[in-house]
Amino acid sequence: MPTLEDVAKRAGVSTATVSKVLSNTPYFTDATRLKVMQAVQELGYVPNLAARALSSGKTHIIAVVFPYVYEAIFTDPNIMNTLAGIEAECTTQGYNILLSTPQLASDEPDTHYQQLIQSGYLDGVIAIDSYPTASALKPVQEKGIPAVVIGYEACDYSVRHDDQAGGQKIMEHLIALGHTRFGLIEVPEDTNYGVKYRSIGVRAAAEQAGLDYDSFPRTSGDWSTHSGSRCAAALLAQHPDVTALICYNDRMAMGAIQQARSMGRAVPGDLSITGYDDIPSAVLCDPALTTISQRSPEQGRIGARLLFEVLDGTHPDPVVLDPLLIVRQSSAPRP
Amino acid sequence: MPTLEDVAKRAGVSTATVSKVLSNTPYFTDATRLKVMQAVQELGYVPNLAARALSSGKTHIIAVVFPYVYEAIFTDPNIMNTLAGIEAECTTQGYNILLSTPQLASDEPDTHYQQLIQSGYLDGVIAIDSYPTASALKPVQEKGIPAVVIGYEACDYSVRHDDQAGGQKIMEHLIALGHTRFGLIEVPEDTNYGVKYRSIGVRAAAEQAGLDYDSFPRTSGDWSTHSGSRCAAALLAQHPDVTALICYNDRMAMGAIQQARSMGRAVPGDLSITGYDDIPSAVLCDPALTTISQRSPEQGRIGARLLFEVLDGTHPDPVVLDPLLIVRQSSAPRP
DNA sequence: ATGCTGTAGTTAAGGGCTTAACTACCCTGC
DNA sequence: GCAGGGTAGTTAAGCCCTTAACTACAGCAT
Repeated sequence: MPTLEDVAKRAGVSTATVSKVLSNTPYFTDATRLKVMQAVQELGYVPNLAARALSSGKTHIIAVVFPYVYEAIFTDPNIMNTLAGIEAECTTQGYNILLSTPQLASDEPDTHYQQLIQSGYLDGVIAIDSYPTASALKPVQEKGIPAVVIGYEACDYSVRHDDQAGGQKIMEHLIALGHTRFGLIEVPEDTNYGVKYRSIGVRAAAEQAGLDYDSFPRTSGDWSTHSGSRCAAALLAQHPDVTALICYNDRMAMGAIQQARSMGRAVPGDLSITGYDDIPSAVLCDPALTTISQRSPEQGRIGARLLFEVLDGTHPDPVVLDPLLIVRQSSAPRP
Repeated sequence: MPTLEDVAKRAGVSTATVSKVLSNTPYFTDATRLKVMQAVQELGYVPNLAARALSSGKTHIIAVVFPYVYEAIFTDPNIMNTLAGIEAECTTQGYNILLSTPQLASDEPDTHYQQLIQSGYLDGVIAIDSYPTASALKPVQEKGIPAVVIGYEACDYSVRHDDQAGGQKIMEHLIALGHTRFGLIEVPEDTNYGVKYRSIGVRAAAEQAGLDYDSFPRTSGDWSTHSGSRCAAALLAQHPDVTALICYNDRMAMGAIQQARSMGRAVPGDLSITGYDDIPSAVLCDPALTTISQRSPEQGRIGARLLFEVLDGTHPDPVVLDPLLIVRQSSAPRP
């Protein structure tokens, strides 16, 4: 592999000149630039990133971290779409992405992760914390590495979507369809920051319409499709008068739909059911789900952009994205 | 950040001693080792990876690359599960994963990707080529970086699942259920290496049962759910006697199910429909899909293991995984 | 006594790049 | 005629680590 020195020799200049020309430092004649560039071309020179990193302290690598909180985290559409957005932005900016999913569940800290953070290898970190857990962020902040959070964890720089607005939108949609008797399929509030705000949004919309949120029947699932079925079964058995079921994620909504149908309720004819997240299968299932999109790819893109701004020494304000209400076939006017 | 030298001073030894103790070189007294380790502890020393990389030529970073062939690549369950497997293995081995999805579709080579490969930053590369395209592997091989392919692309070291066996298993399953009149929902053969072998497997099983594979009615979709519906519509209209529909991926199968039902065919009562891939929604949809699992997480794990073996200087044989037939509710005995 | 081998540790030479500090020169204005 | 300032490029130190080559010495056989 050719080095700076090889290029310098070939171009008949010093290594410093080559280095500076390549980094677009001013004060060089076009002739010199040309000589250097030609030598670079001819030798197929590519800078050695390790040397550059050692010398400059900049690696052009950022880490995307999300705690490994459950088996299927790599197929979580929100996380993966966020990752896609980050990737897209980093590619255009010439940054590389290092992936790390620290195991924070166990008591002992993930030493491999700690070492990575401490190693001086990372220019910055983007932490995705859709699912709360022991903080992947703490070591990063201790080390003083520029960091951006996508989600709710406390950090100077962050992006997230507005769960409260999301809850409000879905509720307003159902209210506009004439529904007044609601059931809620929730999850325990402390498992996810976002859910808390979703319910606040739902409550706000309910109260604005003069409905008593606290009197709505509700059960808690565990995000899974299966739990959605179970919750729907219990809820519909006890409260057959409910005409709209608000589920706090799509998978539970899909389970609820199956269950409702098997109990003889037409969806959306007798019963409207809504989800949250707009996962890929939301459009595939039957009936296609009315749901809320968190706009994950944009969250990723913006997160990366924020990080680059921080790396440039600016102090960008937190960004809160307005969620998208996606109306499909699972919601309809009150029977 | 403390450096080797700080540790050396504190421990009262040379930097070489510290370095060697940390890399478990023989010939040191326990006393010396202890002194060094204590100093490391006290200072919270973590080696600088850039310096180590420059000096040793080893970065402990491997790149996982998959060409960015379509928008939703980051939500492709096969790819993401493979990634999860790679991640798991790398973590246990102390390697870091750098993600790169070169844009190979356009004519001009992805210079950012080229630079990354050439930069000397990578100890190895794992290329996922579930979807064929201009090769992400070529620059890697030119550079002489150890590489493992997950898929069909030509490479000294590779893992994949056995598409032919997969095709055969699904066909044998349907034949065992008594079906004799089959329809095929394929994709154009040249879009994917695996599909070719799947059809070879299906043919083999058919011929073994004395069926004329070439006479089966067939149409080609484009992997999408929508195309599955379209294909099913055309095929069932022209060949109402078909009792089993073999689809070459799950999404088309799900589309086919919807379409068949809307045409008044009960699935699986009148018509069995099978998929391929076992995507997450395969278990959620109604009826749950009978399909084939490519065992993506294992492919990832094994791919990473192979790479580590190559890095250790051995020459592991290619691995071909036997696919898993997953029987669910979308297939049933011939009516 | 001599040379060997094995043990325990040090010295110092890189690895390839960036960049502060420096030289050398030319142009301007008074 | 000369200080001052901009232009164009070089020198060399430094980033932190690994490792080949070396020293030093103890134990042992010849």
